[in-house]
Amino acid sequence: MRLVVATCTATYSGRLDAHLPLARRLLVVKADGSVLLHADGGSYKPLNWMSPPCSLTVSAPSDDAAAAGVTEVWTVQQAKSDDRLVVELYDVAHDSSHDLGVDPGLVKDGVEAHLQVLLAEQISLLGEGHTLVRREFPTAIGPVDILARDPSDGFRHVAVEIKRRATIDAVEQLTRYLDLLNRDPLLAPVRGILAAQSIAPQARVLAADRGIDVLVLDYDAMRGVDDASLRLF
Amino acid sequence: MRLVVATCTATYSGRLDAHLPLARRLLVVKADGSVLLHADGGSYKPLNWMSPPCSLTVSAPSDDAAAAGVTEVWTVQQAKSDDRLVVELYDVAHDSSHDLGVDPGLVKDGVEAHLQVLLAEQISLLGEGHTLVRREFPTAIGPVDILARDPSDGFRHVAVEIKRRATIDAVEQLTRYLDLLNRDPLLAPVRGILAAQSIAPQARVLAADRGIDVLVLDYDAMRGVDDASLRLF
DNA sequence: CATTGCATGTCGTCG
DNA sequence: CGACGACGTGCAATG
Repeated sequence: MRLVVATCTATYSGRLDAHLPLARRLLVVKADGSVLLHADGGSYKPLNWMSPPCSLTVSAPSDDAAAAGVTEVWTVQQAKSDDRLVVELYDVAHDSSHDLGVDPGLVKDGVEAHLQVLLAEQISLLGEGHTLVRREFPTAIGPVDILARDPSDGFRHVAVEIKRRATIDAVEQLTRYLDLLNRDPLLAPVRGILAAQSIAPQARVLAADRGIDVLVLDYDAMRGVDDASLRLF
Repeated sequence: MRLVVATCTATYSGRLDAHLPLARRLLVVKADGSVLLHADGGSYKPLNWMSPPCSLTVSAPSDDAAAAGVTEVWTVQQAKSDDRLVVELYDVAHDSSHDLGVDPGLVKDGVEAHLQVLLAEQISLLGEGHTLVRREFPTAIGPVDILARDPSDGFRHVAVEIKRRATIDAVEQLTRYLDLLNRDPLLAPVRGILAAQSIAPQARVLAADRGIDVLVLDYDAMRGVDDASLRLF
């Protein structure tokens, strides 16, 4: 990994065209040739970058550019497309290289998957007496997060779509599942529940319009129940 | 901006829990206190990070940790939530600080907006004789990208949704617009066209199912026509 | 290999 | 400030 702090301009052309005016920035060149240009603020997203696989070529500036103070030109070319990033370096404040080795990678516990497990365990959150049919119930267009039955409604099937944050898209997705499930005479009629930590107002309206119930999930409370090994029930 | 190359472990807890095992990595501390942990490969996304606003506290390790070789503990706390990133530093290979100043920002030319302008100019791509009503035709749920009329079909209105890449979501979005537009007796019946540089197979199927036409746009060709100042027409 | 759905998404824009 | 859609989205799981 090479770290360079330099005053530079950058031009990206590919799926869009973008230009960075002259300023001092951090340039990171990774072992796979990918390049990041970072400002001293903002989020983790670089101002400009090139993803691997790509190749970095360093060349001398044109006479005009050299006269303007450019000392080096980096051309970063994407291997599989014609995306290209050109960086003009002016003064270089720092330049160092480091051997990092291969990273062993990240261990993650996702939220939506966890919500699904917790809701399956605490299925009565859907309403008293509800029973789980299964998680990831398969359909032709993909698995439904949870399929359950409601004893208070003639053991009618209930399809649950789980999101961390439910938007209009989640309602559309659940609608497609319900359309499909309700074509199956062994399952129909299937009711829909949209379960999420938060639900966008427009999603709420659209769900209501389509007769889909909505359930707000309290992740912390559900985790707490889980931690207590279901002692409370 | 502070750059540190060090062997470290990291633990993030917040919306999910994630852990990085011991390895040498790049740590970037930006002026606003945000922190990035990068490996020497992969994409521009860090292995772990904390977004601003957040605060970085450096502390001495516990006795146990010190015995295991930890020299420093960084605790990065999100200001507005309880997201937290804890980094344990072992040996430090590099540590430098740099003054970058404020970045003047990025200049972008978007593609979808450009496609909309180009298609409005080259409206006959929809079919010979089509006329533009307007771009960004307003509706209650947001503007339709393009509204046009088809002279070969009794001057029937045509609503166009433009995407760089059309997915099922684009079909849903256009469907909602069409539902709404067709409630207006001054506009109905309105036909739908999904126009995009590429169209996902499932989007194509769903569009066909709903009687929505599909149009593949050749961005380069459209730009070429534009560059030629419409000489070809 | 293409497609799909999720993301600690991030980022702009608009109400 | 929150909601909403676009993104050079990236990314992994899956058929």
